[in-house]
Amino acid sequence: MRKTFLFLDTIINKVDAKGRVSLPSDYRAIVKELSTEIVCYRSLTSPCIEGCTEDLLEKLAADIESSTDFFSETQDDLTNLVFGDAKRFSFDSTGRIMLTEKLLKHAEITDTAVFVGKGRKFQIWSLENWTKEEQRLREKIKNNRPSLKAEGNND
Amino acid sequence: MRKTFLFLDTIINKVDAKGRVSLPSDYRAIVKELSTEIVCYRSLTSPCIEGCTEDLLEKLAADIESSTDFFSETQDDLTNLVFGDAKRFSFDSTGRIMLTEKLLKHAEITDTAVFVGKGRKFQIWSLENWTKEEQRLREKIKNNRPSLKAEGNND
DNA sequence: TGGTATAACATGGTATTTTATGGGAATCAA
DNA sequence: TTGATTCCCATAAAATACCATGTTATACCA
Repeated sequence: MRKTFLFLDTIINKVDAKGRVSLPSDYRAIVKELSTEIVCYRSLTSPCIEGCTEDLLEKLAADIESSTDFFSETQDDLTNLVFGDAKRFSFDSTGRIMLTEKLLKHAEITDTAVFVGKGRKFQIWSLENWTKEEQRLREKIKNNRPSLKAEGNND
Repeated sequence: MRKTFLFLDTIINKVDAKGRVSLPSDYRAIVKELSTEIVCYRSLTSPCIEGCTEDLLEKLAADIESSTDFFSETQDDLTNLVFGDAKRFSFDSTGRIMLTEKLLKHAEITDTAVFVGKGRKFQIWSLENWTKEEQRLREKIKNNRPSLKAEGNND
């Protein structure tokens, strides 16, 4: 039994005329391992699609039920938006999912999808938008290096 | 039953035409012991590849989850940079991993890889860049000897 | 201590498997 | 029927496992 389930790496796959895309094999492995499904929804903050395992959404739902103060009212509203928008995606025998028009349009994806790992979640970008976003992030880091607890101290 | 483990030493191995390199056997031993995997990503600050165990990243993911909330902007940026760039590497029966073009290019590695232990992490440099870097570090120490709380003694 | 046998390792090459992706047939719904 | 979705097959490319060899390090013995 594996202990770690992280969506990692950045993978570029093609979207064909029918709207089909290969889900990266690493991602597929996670879904199989957890015997769950992939869920996607429009990102609330960026022009991209966001995805995670259905497991995670269940956990989120459970958290909301059990605690009142952990999630602010705003976050509760956001959560509603996500649940309302989220759709389950299963992949066929060759590992492809079929994204909806709504999602593709929101992410401005036409023929190329960039899968970006985010640990428990992942994102799907158009090539153009991701290029810009990555640049923005690296600039930001240059000016203000974040301290990651688990990473310890170098230098 | 966590045995202590540290990535140590400096080891020079060849990179073949396919990008394959032998992971130092000491490193392999650690991976086996913890039954985890190696994860590599581009260093944010230096022209080198950085690596650690997937365990460590998993811990980081947990930290990020607990310290910020589901929709936080800081979490968003951080996770994109860290997990989006990191890639899992497993080694074959002869102990080799296959580094990607992206990583090799960032570290300016062509045919020789220098593994440098950093405790919980390690780095992979090109021979030229590591020579320079080591010199720089030793110069820096000479001019401004750091005070180590643990009372370290360098000859 | 010196010398040899043995094991571990790095590394080149090759074979096998996995994966991405295009196209078409079958299925289903409006 | 028509348009869309699912399923299946084919193929090329990429990743991975496997085998072989020379070299280095380690263990062993006189």
